[in-house]
Amino acid sequence: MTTQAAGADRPATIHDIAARCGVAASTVSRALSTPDRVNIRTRERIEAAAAALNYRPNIQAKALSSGRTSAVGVLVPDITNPFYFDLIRGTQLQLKAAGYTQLLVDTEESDEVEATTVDQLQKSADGIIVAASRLTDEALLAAASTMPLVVINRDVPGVPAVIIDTPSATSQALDHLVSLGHTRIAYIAGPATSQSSSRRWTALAVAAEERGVEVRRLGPFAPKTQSGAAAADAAVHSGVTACLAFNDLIAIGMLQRLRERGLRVPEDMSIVGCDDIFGADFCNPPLTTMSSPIEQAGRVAVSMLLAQLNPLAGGGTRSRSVMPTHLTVRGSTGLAPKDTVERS
Amino acid sequence: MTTQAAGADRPATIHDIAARCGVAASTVSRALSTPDRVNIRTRERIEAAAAALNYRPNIQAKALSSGRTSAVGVLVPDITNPFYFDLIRGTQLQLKAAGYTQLLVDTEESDEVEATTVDQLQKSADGIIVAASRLTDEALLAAASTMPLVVINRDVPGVPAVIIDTPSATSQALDHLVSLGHTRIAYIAGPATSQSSSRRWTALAVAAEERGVEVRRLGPFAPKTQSGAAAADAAVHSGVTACLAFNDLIAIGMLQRLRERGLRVPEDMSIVGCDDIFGADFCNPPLTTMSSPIEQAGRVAVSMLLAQLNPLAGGGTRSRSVMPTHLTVRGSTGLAPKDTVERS
DNA sequence: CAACAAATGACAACCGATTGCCAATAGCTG
DNA sequence: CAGCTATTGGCAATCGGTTGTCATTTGTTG
Repeated sequence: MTTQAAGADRPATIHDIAARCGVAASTVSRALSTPDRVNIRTRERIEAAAAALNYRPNIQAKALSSGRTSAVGVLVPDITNPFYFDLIRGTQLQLKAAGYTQLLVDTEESDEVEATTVDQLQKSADGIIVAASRLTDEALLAAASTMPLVVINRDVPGVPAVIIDTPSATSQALDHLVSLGHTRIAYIAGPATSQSSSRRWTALAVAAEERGVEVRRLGPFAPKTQSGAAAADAAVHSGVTACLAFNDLIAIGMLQRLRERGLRVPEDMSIVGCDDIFGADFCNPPLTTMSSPIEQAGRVAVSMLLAQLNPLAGGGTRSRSVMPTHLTVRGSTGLAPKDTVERS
Repeated sequence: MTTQAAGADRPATIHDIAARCGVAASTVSRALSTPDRVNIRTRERIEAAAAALNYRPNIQAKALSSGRTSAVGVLVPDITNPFYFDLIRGTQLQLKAAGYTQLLVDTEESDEVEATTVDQLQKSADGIIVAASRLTDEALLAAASTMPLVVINRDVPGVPAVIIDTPSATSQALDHLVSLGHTRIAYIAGPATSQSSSRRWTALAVAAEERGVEVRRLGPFAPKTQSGAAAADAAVHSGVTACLAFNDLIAIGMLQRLRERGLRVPEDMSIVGCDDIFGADFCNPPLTTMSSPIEQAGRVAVSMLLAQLNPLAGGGTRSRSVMPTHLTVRGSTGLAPKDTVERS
């Protein structure tokens, strides 16, 4: 009366469907993946049976036989950095929409973990998105030649990338500070291995030269609020009246430290952050910062990766996408103090 | 001279290793997975060959033949909620340490997405951790009977759970407010479907009764900063002098709104948050809140899940774990105002 | 030294899908 | 209605491991 699988508690396979419809398993496979190659009536029967049996394709088996995993690895240096929240959400949404699973990995700011992960993902993912990579250019190029890969905030010739254009916003920020009368300014650098940080510094140095103001570089500092204390102290000691921080975490940490030291922001010191992360608008004072379309960057990265995965789907494959940024002025920047705070 | 695979660019398989060592593929499999069952010398040869060929087991194939995927799904309602950052990091660290891959899914506060995801993960994960589930008790029980599952912040008899004990901290918070002279207090409720919210309200109502103070419930409100504005307005209108918010996001949103309305915190209104998320310490004023060991909760959840997965590994399987919380007093709470702000 | 148990290695059947190849069938033309 | 082509369906190999079964070898004991 009933076929072997009818009513079985074991999840249904294409074989169960095939048996139920009296066709071969391969026909079921085709009906579900390439519907055009199967008779419409047969297909409908198969689809009905699949629905009746509550059939779910086994992803592992699919991956094994087809070589495609329908998964994409997303590597970020630090999950608890709010910057990556929005990025992750962007990639997750876009990947899900395209039927892919996101494999999220926190590489803990370590190039070794990153390299290992990339290596392991070789066979368990169709492609990789790497944010703020700590790998060398060569390693990235090598990885990109092995499998589809998109980097975020990293500029390596030959590697598809989404770049958030903070250097240009940095110039805006500099203009902002200069217009407020600041002439001695510090750049609070990020990790030594961060290309974003060095790119921004380069842009800043050029812009400072053009405007005839002094910008010195302090750091490197880890991109965490805790590092803000040391950064603040270094800034105060260097006698600058304004700081451009590598990111909002450091900037927020600086705000806290300056407050502890009894210095007022922005009266005694102006602070500019970068990224406009969660918290930048409600810290005290609210942070002037460079806003980036982070979630959008994640979505664009996914699109670029998918373009590599399905080259047929038209659309010239852009290999580099620059996301615009802008300065958001809040309360942490103000007129330069009349007297220098330290060292007259 | 060279075997088929030596120097091949195709990733090495156990068959390549087997050929290289002159043994059967199954021997290689055993040597790598159950080393005790293979001669030590043979094993060493195999291990050497594996290293030489840079062998990486194919996870898909492993999963297909063994039925174990070495992956665990982690479902959270909203990736961009800082509360979950620490949770995710906790699960990620612990899972990685145990050799599992974390499949992170943002269920977008939707019970439907959640149900679908649980269903899909059936075969692509060995177990599931669900934070702040929006599913019904029945649905959760059903899911838990299908596959290993641990819930976080959800109490359903028969479902292993990690509970963050906010109700008890809530009493502490109430005492704190009462000691400051507050007698009219509001509980700013979270989502209607959130069990955490209702559990806390229950505890609060009891404690309020005991202490002879009035606590009214306002809401429900979505757990986002944006909802804080409406919550603040509702609180002001209700004439209370202190609020216990469902979580820090709402509390921070309330701080912002109250400031906009020209009300001072804590002079005119005291605010208590919950979770002590990123940002709670540097908002303005810094938030008095109930601190939870969130990352630890994630780790415990993973441990409980792994205990289900490997029942042999000794250790009685705890099916319920309560994480302690405590009140962290900062600047958002203070003495009750002499005159009521509104409605005399 | 014979006999027996324990340890070990090889074979082959899966796991659940995909896919190349060929056969059967359909519909079409002449 | 025969003969042809264009579709469509089925067989079987394959992906890379795991695992049960069994034969062989090794080592130990009487």
